Amino acid sequence: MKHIAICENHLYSKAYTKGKKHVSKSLITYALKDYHAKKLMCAHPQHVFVNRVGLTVSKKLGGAVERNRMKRVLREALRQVEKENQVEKGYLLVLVARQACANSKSTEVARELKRALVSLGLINTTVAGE
RNA sequence: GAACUAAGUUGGAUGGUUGCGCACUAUCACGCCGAAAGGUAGUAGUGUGAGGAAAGUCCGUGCUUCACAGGGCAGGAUAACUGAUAACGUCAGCCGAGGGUGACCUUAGGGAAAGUGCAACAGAAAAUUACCGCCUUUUUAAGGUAAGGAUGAAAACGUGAGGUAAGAGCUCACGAUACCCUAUGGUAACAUAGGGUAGGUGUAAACCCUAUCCGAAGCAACACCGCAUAAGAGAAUUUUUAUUUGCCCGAUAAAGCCUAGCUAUUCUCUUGGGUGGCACGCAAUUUAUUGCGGAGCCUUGUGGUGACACAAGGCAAAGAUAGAUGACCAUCUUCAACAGAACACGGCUUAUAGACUUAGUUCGUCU
RNA sequence: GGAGAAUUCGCCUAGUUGGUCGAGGGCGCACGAUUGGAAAUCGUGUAACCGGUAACACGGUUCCAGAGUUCGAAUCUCUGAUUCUCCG
Repeated sequence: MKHIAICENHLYSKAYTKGKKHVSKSLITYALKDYHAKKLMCAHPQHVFVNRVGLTVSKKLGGAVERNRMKRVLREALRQVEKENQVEKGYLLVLVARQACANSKSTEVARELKRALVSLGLINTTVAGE
């Protein structure tokens, strides 16, 4: 599953101010309903709802190598979560990495991300009964 | 055996599951474009996929645009000598100076006698030096004098003897320094020896002088396509629709505010998108080969003390665009250091765990 | 990716033809005066670290960090670090 990246800065600021927020040890998750989802669905070849994802790793957390690693870990975690559970589509997701993310494994990050998405209501817990 | 010096190499490996970028091939039922052929998204397969510093952007080039007859001024850079190189502020060799017992290391290393400036405090005086002292005379003064004194980072070559009114490179001997001449060695800087001259402090990473070099900006350059009644964002207002969360009022309900979308209008702000450049290039045909070109890389040989040059053979596949190499598991000796390409190359500088190789020095012990 | 600028006491800053400079001013803070008490006003002091002292005194280092030039560096030169600004 490929994700469409969020490129515009105003979408990030919108997600920060108006979206729902969940803070955990290694990452912060923002979620906001994507009002362009219908447009994107029309543009998409399979006509499927898609979540748009933005990864934010600030320069304070390390050099280019560490930041790239964090982005990969976050992407891998999201992939695992989407594979195992039924995640609702049509949202703007912004994942902000924190300091603890640098040394943690992707499985732990995936567990945290799942908990965050459950608390934000993006995963239907009754369906994904694990 | 210990302690070092110099140069170089390497920069975790193997297997499994899963996942990403690019290139090529195949496929394309369903989706999109097209009248169709077909193309594309997708799917499958194969190949390939980050460093020694990719970093800092400190130098030098290619490349691109602008400017340009030629020259000068201004501004900037460099600075022993000889060479290497496309070029360099880089590199090699060598000389001088400094450091180390030594292998060896460090060195912005032209000119202060072209001129100007500065040298605080202290000191008589910081550059045509006379305060104390010493000596002479016509003794409330003038002259001579750099031996001795005190200051300072720095005070007018050092020691001894002669000399003198007192002194002084004033003279002599020895020694140190700078410059010039001659001889020998070296391409040269320079070294050694002999002779002569001189005593004019430091600072040029102060201005400056001399010699040499430099047009400016940079891939966010630039070219093409497309597009200006355009695209995007924010705010306000109006109409309508949807339903949940929150808030306020309230005894409850109704109604309202707020939030979001769509439509329209007004105001403000921004300039966007795609392709190439760009990953060895060009041409030819046999479509995977050949030829040519590019400061490309590796190996061997020759020349050179060396940087490097020449010849022959072989090898060439990162090319993203919110930015691709990851995650998890197992084993090995340690979950390995510094760290991520963004047009390319030659250097320099800075960061760096561990392992290995070669050459050499000093000290200790044994033979 | 590229081009530039800055860094001085807790905060904001002055200081560069190199010289008596650990360095001036304002805000803040502490103490005192004034007041019944406060505010305002006036006066005095006030950087950090290390050593040292019973406590002071006193000594050393530090102007982002490290080297160099110089008799002498906040200032000049080089190399790094951090922060900020700009780009068709």
